[in-house]
Amino acid sequence: MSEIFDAPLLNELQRDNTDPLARPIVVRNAPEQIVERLVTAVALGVYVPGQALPPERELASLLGVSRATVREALRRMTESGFIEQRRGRNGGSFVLENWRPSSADLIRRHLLPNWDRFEALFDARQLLEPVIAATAALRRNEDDVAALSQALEDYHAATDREESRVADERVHRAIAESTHNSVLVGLSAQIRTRISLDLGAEPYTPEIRRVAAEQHGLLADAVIAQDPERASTIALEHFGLTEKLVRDLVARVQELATLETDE
Amino acid sequence: MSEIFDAPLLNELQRDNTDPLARPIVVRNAPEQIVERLVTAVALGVYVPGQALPPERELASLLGVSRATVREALRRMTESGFIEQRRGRNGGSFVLENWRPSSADLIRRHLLPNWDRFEALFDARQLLEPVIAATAALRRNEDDVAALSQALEDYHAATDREESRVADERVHRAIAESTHNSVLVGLSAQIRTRISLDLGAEPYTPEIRRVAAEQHGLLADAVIAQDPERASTIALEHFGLTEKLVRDLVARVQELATLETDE
DNA sequence: TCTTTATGGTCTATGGACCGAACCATATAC
DNA sequence: GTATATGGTTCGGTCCATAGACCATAAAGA
Repeated sequence: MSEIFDAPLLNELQRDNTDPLARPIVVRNAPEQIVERLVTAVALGVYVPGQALPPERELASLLGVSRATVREALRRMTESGFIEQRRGRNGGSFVLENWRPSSADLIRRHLLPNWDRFEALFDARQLLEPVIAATAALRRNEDDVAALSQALEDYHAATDREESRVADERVHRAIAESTHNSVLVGLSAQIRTRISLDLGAEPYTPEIRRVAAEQHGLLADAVIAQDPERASTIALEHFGLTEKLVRDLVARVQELATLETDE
Repeated sequence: MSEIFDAPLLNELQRDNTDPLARPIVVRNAPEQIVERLVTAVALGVYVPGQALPPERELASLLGVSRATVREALRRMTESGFIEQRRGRNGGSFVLENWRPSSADLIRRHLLPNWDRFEALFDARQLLEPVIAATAALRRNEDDVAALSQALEDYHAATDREESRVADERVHRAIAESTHNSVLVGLSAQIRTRISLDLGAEPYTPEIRRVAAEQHGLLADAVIAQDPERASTIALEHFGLTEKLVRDLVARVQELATLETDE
């Protein structure tokens, strides 16, 4: 499973800058890229567990690639336990319910080995997202307000965690899009995708969800009210909360690992 | 020549977010990536005009790729008039002096067709670089101060435009590195590379260079003095100046184009 | 119940990218 | 004048992706 998370989404953003020539060239296969794109789509809530991806032939045409290549990508995803393929009419590639590894597992196998990369990513997010929020507040128009209100409403209407995650994504995306700057929208989406993929199993206690929901409301309000300072402050707080959660979780898992090693 | 500038450096940052699946998969060949990396290295001042790139066999081993592949990349760069290959002992692939198209030419053939992408890029830079500068001011340590002072000194000692450009790059890189965040360093470098590649022929009048030099000094001082507000303000001004220059230049070129069409 | 249809599953032939390695050509250093 | 460091060329092999045809299966619909 874990190899599916190794997609180099942000590699271009955090590559080593010592000698730009000394790194090997890696040709990203078509199947590899397709896996990455599909996993990203699921992480962003385009497809939710239980739902089928488009049929192979359609994917092939959408992606401008042969069906054999699509099949290779889907084969890897099946092997990783990410999807399940069913034959016959009404068959398809279905996103599995439990494709996320458990928090502890994921953190131990993926987060800890790359901890400084994630630290940099969180840090950057806390610096960049307030700017994006402030800019959104300055530039939002009536359409943005409508999109944002709708996303917020969906977020509050969400019942289970999957819905909540999808709606969360939509709120943040609506805010980023209010900046009307494609670079910022892409940057924010990339950071979010990365964190969402790696922390799909974020520790969403009811208490946390309550606080996050409140902050989303306040953040959206600030953007709608065209108050950049407030938007910026709330964004800083909001992403600080996420970071603290992850740090706590990692600390707990590390403690567990220590105990296990001692045995 | 122009196709060499079409390297999708920031594609991942500013792709269309409408339907993530509807875009075709493009397999980035090895030669393509090698060209991109070599052009970037030149844009960042790792190699200056007149200097030779490493020999083919060495490049192949550095990049973990066969010599044939390296040769294909170099062939394209030769064809584009970017380098010149000379045989025999002391031969090699030499970066040409005049590999940059003239401003007007470059703008007409490359900048104008993609104008909204560049607008977004400039806009993002003006929003992000102040944050980077402020963060650098907060986090810089003694080593950073040393690196920054050295870069600044080189900048002032620069005599011709090529040296000036290389030193400029080093100053900004030193500032970004003072944030001690690899994501920010990478982000800043990517934006700078992109703009440097597209605007290699920036309108550097002596007056402009004087102002830019002054701003570099002030910016470095603010970072060294650990004054985030001042650093942020100066960065905003500095990148605003660049943007204004480019806008003026584009306006002039467009005017020229209009005149020519009228004839 | 039978036929149709929408899906995944399998096979083959073809072209292209990249590799590895050897060898050729040339210009300079010694 | 010979050795050497460089680019220039060629050949066979492997793997990847394409295109297209056909098979297998399960559900929908007549």
